[in-house]
Amino acid sequence: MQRSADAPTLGSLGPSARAVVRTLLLAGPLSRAELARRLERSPASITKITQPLVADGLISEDTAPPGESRGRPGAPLVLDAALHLFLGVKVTADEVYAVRADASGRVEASAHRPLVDVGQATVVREIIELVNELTPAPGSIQALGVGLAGQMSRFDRTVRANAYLGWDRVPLAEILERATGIPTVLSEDARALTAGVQWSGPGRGMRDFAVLTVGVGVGLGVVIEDRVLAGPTGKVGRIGHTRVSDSGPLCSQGHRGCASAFLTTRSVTQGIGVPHGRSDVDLDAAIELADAGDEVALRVFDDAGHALGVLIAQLVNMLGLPAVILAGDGLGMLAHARTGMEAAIAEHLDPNATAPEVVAFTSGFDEWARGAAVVACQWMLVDPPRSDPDPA
Amino acid sequence: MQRSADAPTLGSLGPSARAVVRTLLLAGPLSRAELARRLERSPASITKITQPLVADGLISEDTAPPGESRGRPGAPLVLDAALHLFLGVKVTADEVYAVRADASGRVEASAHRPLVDVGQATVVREIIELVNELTPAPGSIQALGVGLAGQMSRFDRTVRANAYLGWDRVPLAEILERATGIPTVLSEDARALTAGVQWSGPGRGMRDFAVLTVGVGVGLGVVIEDRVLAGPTGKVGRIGHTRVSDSGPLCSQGHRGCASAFLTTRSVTQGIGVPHGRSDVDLDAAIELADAGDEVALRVFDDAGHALGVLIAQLVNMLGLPAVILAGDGLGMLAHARTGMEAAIAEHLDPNATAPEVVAFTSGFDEWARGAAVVACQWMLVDPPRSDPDPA
DNA sequence: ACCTATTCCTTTATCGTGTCAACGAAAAGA
DNA sequence: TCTTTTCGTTGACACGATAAAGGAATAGGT
Repeated sequence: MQRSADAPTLGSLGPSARAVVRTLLLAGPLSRAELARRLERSPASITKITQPLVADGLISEDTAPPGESRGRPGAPLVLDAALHLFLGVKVTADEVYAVRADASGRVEASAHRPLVDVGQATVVREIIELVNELTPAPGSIQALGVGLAGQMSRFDRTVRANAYLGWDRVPLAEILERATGIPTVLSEDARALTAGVQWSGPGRGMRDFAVLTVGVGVGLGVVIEDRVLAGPTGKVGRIGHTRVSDSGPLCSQGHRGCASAFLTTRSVTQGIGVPHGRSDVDLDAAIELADAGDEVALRVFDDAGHALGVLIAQLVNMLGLPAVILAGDGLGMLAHARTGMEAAIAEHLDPNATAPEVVAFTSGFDEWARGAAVVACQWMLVDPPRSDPDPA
Repeated sequence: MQRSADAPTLGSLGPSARAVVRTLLLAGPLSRAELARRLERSPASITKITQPLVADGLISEDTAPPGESRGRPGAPLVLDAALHLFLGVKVTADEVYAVRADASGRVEASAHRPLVDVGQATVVREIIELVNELTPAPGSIQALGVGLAGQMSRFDRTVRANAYLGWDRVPLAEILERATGIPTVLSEDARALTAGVQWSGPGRGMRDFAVLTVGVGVGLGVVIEDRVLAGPTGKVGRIGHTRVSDSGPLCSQGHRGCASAFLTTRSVTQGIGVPHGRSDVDLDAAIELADAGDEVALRVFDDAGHALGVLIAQLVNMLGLPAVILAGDGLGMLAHARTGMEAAIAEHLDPNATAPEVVAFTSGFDEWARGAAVVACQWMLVDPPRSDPDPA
């Protein structure tokens, strides 16, 4: 275990040390005794594991809070999360978003650039541009995470079946590593968002929940027993075409009554704009109409809420989740959709199931990029690459 | 690691040895080199781990099959599953079913006894009676698994919230251990069934699938990435009251159009019996009517198939499962329900999702008991109790 | 028949990791 | 001050895994 003298990277630590760092990151300051209980190790092991970490300045002893117990108070260990920086990138069909975050998921800086086309050269160039822009000093970034649509595993190296870019089997991680010198990992974007929510978003501390995103499409991420589900090849989350009503408008694929036909931004704006003979209604305008009491807008939002509620109830019925987190840029409608949503939940929930806590998590595209940064951090703490490429 | 000279129990093995046994059990005969690759260990480790197992007669070298590779052929190792016997018990409101199975899940013997009441004394007595009946010799059974409804974890010791028996917080495992001398574990019954399907049923070799049961109720088990999902407290699988239609009959809880109202045995028999003015229609009679071309029966079965198809499509949309296994005593209707089911799947499946393989697994209550036996075996191979109680 | 490449399996020395048992340290309460 | 309780450290020790090296068994080429 060769470790550089002053600033060891998280990925270069041994498995036990990584487990300690992970636990400290997720559960805040903990005494060694508490760590021993959580990790099911003996106190002696924890001392041995933490000693070099403390010596290297990676973790330090907090000042003990006024203890409430009887015996000798524990010395809480804190991880200096700000020492470890990660970049997260989210690639959509027309824009690239990037953030710099520390190990605790706190965003320090962000940037984004439009994509003029979706060719490999263009996308790679813009990502590299953003990486350079957000890198404070060479070698200061421990890993780069890229989130984009497709059938990628948790820590993947290759873009697979991305419909928006029309890419398949593109070894993007390797390309970016060569260009930037930063270890790079890819992940399916909804999964990355879910990871971000779980580690340092509203899902923090919850063992079981779902993330339901509303915007251009309808997305889903599921966390059960602290694990983000992926399914065979990242196929979890195709929830958009779930039938939520026997009637209603058609979705873009010609289905009647499916969730997308009620929930996507496009469905909502057209559902309101068309009866009014207007084609300039965007989501904000639609919300304004509803604020002003427009009957059409109120009805469309109510229907959207209903669809959302049905999806939530189905999720909870099937998986028994105690909480559902709503996210996405289409969430602005929630104020007008909440009533319909709650009615639909009550109507469709199994009478033996307990009602889930529904949390609205208003967030922009940065949140998707932040999720990718969290995935990069998880990569280092769970399954780090064998040897770090030398960025010198 | 004290090991009895001739017949070591699976639970007394070390973690690595258990991992080897697990892999051999699930993936058939494997050479040491193949084991090393699957378990991500070095070949040297595998040799050290398997040596005592071979010496003890627990596993043995198979005669090498005609190899297709170039180098020295591997010596396939086989586990003598018949050496390790487990009992599985399934408790319903009016009957107790039990089987004796070996480590590979093969059923050697089975028995069942009616319950005159659901008091603790009665249930415990009948279970012990069945255990004695199925135990060939004292000490020959390595563990006992009990499956019953309730909110139990994977390997639980206490019955929690069992509605059928009206039990809560009953330390059944301890009671049975004291009486029988056999290490005992409890599990929620649908989860046990799913485990049985996964290890030695039609789900064998599949990493991701769902088990949908039809009978008195509608049940669900989900396996993702080789793990059986449980949710917070065994709450996965409350799928019965999922709305599958805006119209249709009421279910027992007064919901309109929910899955139970189309799928449970009671719903089907009444749906056919009432229009005919008959109260003696059971499931077999209903199937006979449909065989004879009775319009009502055909329609009811078609509706049931439709409901089943909607549930399957929703499952696949949400979790991306490539296969769904149908089980339960209500499955006899499938011949007449298949058309409706397939139509509903096609209609409700997300157009981007691949159609799941739907497998019918005709089975009786023994299958539930067998699942409990498999859970007992898993218990020994995954998380064995500290020290075996001495049955002498 | 012989050699080589390949794959498999085992042995030895060694190392990392974890535990046990014992002990010292720091608090609260009697 | 003494006891109790909990926390943290130390050293001896066991276990499990590995790397390195070499023997064993096969296919294929010369």
